[in-house]
Amino acid sequence: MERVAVIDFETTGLSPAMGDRATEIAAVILEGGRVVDRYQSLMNAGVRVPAHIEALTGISNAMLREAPPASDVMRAVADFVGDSPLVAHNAAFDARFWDAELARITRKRQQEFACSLLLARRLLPQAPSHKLGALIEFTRLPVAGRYHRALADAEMAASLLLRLEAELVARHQVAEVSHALLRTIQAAPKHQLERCLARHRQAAPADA
DNA sequence: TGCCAGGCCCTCTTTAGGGCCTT
Repeated sequence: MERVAVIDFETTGLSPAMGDRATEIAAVILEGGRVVDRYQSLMNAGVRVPAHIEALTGISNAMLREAPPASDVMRAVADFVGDSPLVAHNAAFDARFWDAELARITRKRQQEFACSLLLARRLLPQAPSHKLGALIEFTRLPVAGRYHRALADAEMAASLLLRLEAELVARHQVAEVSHALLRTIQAAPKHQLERCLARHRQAAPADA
């Protein structure tokens, strides 16, 4: 797979349209099947963290008072990932915050998101849950740190993505996994997954 | 203080409802 950036936001809530803001961002760069670079920062957007969110993430108002401005962090992380295709767990959520925070610094996303949650639903349908933590446990991947902190969650989503890539190659005989193929798979209706994968299989001797 | 959204996907569906995920 080409170079991709796996990102994760911590935020004050679920919806930027309702006034929620990002509090932490992490980006993990995958290249050649391994992590080659990382970025992580708390970010001060000048809003208060609700108590139930602080309990969930461990990110407090006191921590954010010491953090760099959200605008500085978004410029830095956008430059860090460049035009690499993006991946996130439940990407619809992270894409909304990514786009909303970029808009505040008058920048626009240039690349597409792929979603490890939708991919896991397709490729690991037998998992009891498709929450990030449940998938890490199900696949016996290492826990990278505290759940609901940006870098730990981004690292674990990156590990999961590599596992899904390996699954495509070993179990489904996909010749080459690209970000574009991941987006095709996640968007394929379940009953058409096999047909979708068949088009990307390595040429077997019987096919020659 | 507590609340809020939105897309995917299943089913006792499609003229809909509700669970799963993200914080």
